[in-house]
Amino acid sequence: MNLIQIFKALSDPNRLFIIQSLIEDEPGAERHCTSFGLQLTRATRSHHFKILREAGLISQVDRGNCSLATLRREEIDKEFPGLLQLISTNWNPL
Amino acid sequence: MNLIQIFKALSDPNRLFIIQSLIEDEPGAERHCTSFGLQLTRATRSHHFKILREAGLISQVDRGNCSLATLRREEIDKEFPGLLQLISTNWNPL
DNA sequence: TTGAAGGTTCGATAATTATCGAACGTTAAT
DNA sequence: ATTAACGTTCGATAATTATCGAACCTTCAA
Repeated sequence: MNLIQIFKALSDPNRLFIIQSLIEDEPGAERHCTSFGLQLTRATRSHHFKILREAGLISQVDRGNCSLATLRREEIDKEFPGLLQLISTNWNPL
Repeated sequence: MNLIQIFKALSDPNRLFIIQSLIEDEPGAERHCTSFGLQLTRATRSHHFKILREAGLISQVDRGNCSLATLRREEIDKEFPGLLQLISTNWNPL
């Protein structure tokens, strides 16, 4: 996890929206990747989740049928305290 | 000032380095734009400072001869508390 | 077992961004 | 006044990134 990669990941409105949504859920919550209501094709959505994964912000479990995303809250808080608080806002980036 | 624009501004190693350097200075300090030791042409350097300016992270005064940059500490802390603390690290992004 | 729905990868394309050199203006020192 | 140093803008180019459709795989339900 490095800050440049994280800032890059969060500098896209769709991805910031995903993370903000996950922050609002209860800790450890698993979300279907389709549940965010993004106006994107499956290919593009998959691309964005991959970037969030590679930045270390989320983890994902594959069920073939669907994919479940979880915010890596503890790891993020440990490595970059204040980050999640910073981006947990009511403002919608989309 | 919006978070997307700020994350975009900070997701470049040169620009993150500039902000980190300014954070380490005493509050209100003015820095010559050449004083950061960036390995870039003047045109490119000017480009990066413009992006930091437009994101609201720095202010600049033009002296024709040279340009002085200042971190907009109070405004940033007011709008996005925790941001500067988050990126004030010893790690060098370059 | 067949089909529907979702996720991923691949290849292509469009849009954005980083970088540079050249030209120009400003300031300061010679 | 002339020169040198710096910043900015412009135009061009290379690199990165966002987006999509198609093909393929997995799971689940009919």
